[in-house]
Amino acid sequence: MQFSARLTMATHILLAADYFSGEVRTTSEFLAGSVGTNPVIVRRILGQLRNAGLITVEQGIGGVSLAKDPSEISLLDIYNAVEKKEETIFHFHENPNGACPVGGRIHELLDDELERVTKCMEKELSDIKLSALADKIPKGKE
Amino acid sequence: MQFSARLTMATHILLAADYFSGEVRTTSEFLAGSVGTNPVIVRRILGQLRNAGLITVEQGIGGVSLAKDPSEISLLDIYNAVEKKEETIFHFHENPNGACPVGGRIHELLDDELERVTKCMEKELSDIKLSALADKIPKGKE
DNA sequence: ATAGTTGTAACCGTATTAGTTACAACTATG
DNA sequence: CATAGTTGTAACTAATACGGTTACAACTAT
Repeated sequence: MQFSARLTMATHILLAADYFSGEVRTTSEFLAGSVGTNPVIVRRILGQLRNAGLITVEQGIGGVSLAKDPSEISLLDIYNAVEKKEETIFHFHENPNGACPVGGRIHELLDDELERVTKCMEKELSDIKLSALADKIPKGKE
Repeated sequence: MQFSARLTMATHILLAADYFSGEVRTTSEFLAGSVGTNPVIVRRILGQLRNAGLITVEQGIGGVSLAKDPSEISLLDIYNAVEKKEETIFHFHENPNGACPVGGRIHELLDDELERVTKCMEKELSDIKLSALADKIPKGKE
């Protein structure tokens, strides 16, 4: 199992939108060229990022702008925007036998532990800010 | 995106195999009754756990035994046995544009960060031992 | 009015998952 | 030795998700 490529694509899109802001119009076509995919894939991700309040998109004319400072956007924000649908990343089997000493307690045994693993992952993602990534890209001009 | 239910099912299976060891013959049919699934699903998971050296299975007669002490089996061992196929849990988009200042550096920017998140999750899973879970199940007899 | 763009629906091919049926190989037991 | 019960595995199914693609209405600067 793997997470979808939407997390890396969305991060790429945000970094490109930031990097090229004011320089070129960051249309879905342009961004798709950088990400190496289809403009519709980009627009779908833009929709998720917009719904999450991370960007604004100029309808009609085109162009993506960050809605927050890059230091206020973490990989967890992006992850939550494009990936998260369910409460937990660990899918529990649906019908453990409650009459069994093990089956009747399996949730009680595992739920908190798996929650802790999830929280740990989320914490780690939240520590990675877009600004830290953007700062590593040398700006040709300026 | 979610991990498959194989992790929780496999953990359930191992806990049941441990709990009922010496008491009843833990056949795939019996275990399937506790997990709430099909015996073949159980046998498929048993195959993965066996390949990982976590259990032995009595062919012909039936019955699952742990190959290690429960304190030596972690959720990471189980995860690696039943879930892990790829190197990373984060799927990177395949064709970032190398000619773009962002696309050309996106791996350099993200690979280490995502690796760190993965390692953190694995560390957390490795800290959860089967014995800690098994100890919380009251043994009716003894 | 026009050209370029966004937002979204619809569809495709591929892959994964849990579940199921089927069956050969194996093993203890009578 | 024959049998019953079991494992291991292949083959198939239905459901779901994913990246990709085509198409098109709605929007906007010029």
